Amino acid sequence: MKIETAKVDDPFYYLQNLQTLLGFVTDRYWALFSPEEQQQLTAIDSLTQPAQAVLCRMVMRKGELFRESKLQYPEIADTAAALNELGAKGLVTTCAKVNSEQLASLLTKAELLSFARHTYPELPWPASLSKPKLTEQLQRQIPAEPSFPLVEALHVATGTKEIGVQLLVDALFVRVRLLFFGNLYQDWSEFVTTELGHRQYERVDLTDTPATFDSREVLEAYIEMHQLAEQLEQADDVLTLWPQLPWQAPKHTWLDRRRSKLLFQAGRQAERQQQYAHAIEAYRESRYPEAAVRWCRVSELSESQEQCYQFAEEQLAQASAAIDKLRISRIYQRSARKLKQATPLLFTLARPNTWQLDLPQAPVEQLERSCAAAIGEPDAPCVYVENLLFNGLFGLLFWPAIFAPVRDAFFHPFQAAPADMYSRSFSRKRQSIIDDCFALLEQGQHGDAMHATLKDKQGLANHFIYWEGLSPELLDMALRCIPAPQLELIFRRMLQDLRQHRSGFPDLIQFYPASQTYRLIEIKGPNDRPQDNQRLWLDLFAREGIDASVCNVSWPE
DNA sequence: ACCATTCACCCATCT
DNA sequence: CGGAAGGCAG
DNA sequence: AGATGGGTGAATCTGCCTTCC
Ligand SMILES: [Mn+2]
Repeated sequence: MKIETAKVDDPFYYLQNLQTLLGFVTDRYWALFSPEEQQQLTAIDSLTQPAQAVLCRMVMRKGELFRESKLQYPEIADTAAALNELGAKGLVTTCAKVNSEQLASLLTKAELLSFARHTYPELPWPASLSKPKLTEQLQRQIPAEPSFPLVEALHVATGTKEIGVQLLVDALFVRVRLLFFGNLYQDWSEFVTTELGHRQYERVDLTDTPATFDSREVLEAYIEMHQLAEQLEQADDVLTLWPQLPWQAPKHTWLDRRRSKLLFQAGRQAERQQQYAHAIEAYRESRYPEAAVRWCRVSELSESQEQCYQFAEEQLAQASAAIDKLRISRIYQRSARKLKQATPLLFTLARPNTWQLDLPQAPVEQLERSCAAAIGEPDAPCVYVENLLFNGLFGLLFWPAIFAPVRDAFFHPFQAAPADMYSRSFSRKRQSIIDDCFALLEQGQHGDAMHATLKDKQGLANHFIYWEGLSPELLDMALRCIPAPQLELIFRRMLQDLRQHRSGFPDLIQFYPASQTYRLIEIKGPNDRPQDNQRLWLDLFAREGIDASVCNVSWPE
């Protein structure tokens, strides 16, 4: 299976991309569409080119309401005719009703003012009102639910015969997008940005029919949860959304992960509004790892210290991620102290070496860069790398594993990582390839492999590689100074939990090429302190005898 | 990497 | 008027 | 003074045009 992006010198390049996409999705997932959606898809297929192009333009743009004057394109001769055709096929309508907010986004401030003065002449409408204020005033006149005829409003506001339309296939295309990308954060612009080379992706043999979407219910449930998450952001009272949350667990693991995250977010929101009982309800249902931490915290805030103490102890035993254990243990220790219990030190981190750096003057650029410049010496260069270095080294060495054509891992051409990159089974499903990569490391052949990958794969999107920061010189220096056994240690810890362990690396690395050694430095400004994920890496470095320290920086006023 | 994510920065509270 | 912000396009 | 928890804000292709304050 191959998916090609259209050349941008074709004036209808976007149409071609849409057709590619629709063909792909309808071929594979026709049965997942409702009868109405199937009818819409058939109607789209039967459109003339200009009508299809106008539809496509609207689909790619924000919202579902458009003014005719804003749908003029050089390659489309007669927009009005195209809109008529789309109306006749039931893909757009001119009968849309709008509320004041929708109207405001469609009209300029002057037009909105004119609309207000014509429609409510008895009220004062000073021109000095800002657009948001104006919209707010209008809101008091027009009910919140869309009720004002769009075409009429445009007529009143502009004094012209310009029409406005509502796109009726937005929901359909959300489903198309989800089926194609497997997520809702990517969109059609992927086609043109990769065609232009702004982004490039590795070519992998794609899984033809991924098992993720096996029924319409999965699709619907996902979209439902996505919309709930959006509403949750806005909601100033979470309790109104509470009954709509997905309280029963689906069998589908992909859906359950989405559900767990949603419930976690709902719990956070409830916490912020001091709805602790509700927060606990959400955390109890969520399998999102951090939910256990928040559950303990809410217990501390809203329940008795005894309850909190016992509960934290239980959760501590169950937590698997180091960062969650660390956070729960803090709560546990606190409640133990308050109960005057003996406080068993379950989780102690090695204390990192700390030193002081006095800059001659306040940093002009970013603090980390100033420090790198101050610390570095001609024979001991110091580079600001943060996560980029070790993630980059990881991405280079394990490239064959990351982009292995494992079943269901790749299903469209715009992926910077396999779909299961951060799942528990990532390593297991690629065990032999990963072993091979470690073997290279043990045999000292990793350097050549990584340099080759750096050259061959330059610029191809990879979640672990930030190409702009990973120069051949940096790679060379890193390979020269960091012994393979230490790289292995670091990579093995990363592989334990790629999601958590890909961040928290120290800011700076200083190389000593003459002695083939190096040291890592975490820079901290006057009001900063190491974060939990940073402390966990520092702890590993300390235990393994890797030179890593925290540098507290100060400067004269 | 499921409008996040990761970091620094700022402020508050508890001891 | 200068200039920030957001939408849109390729 | 130090250890905590909590919240914020920046940056994500690049470049143009419109809108708004
Ligand atoms: Mn730092």
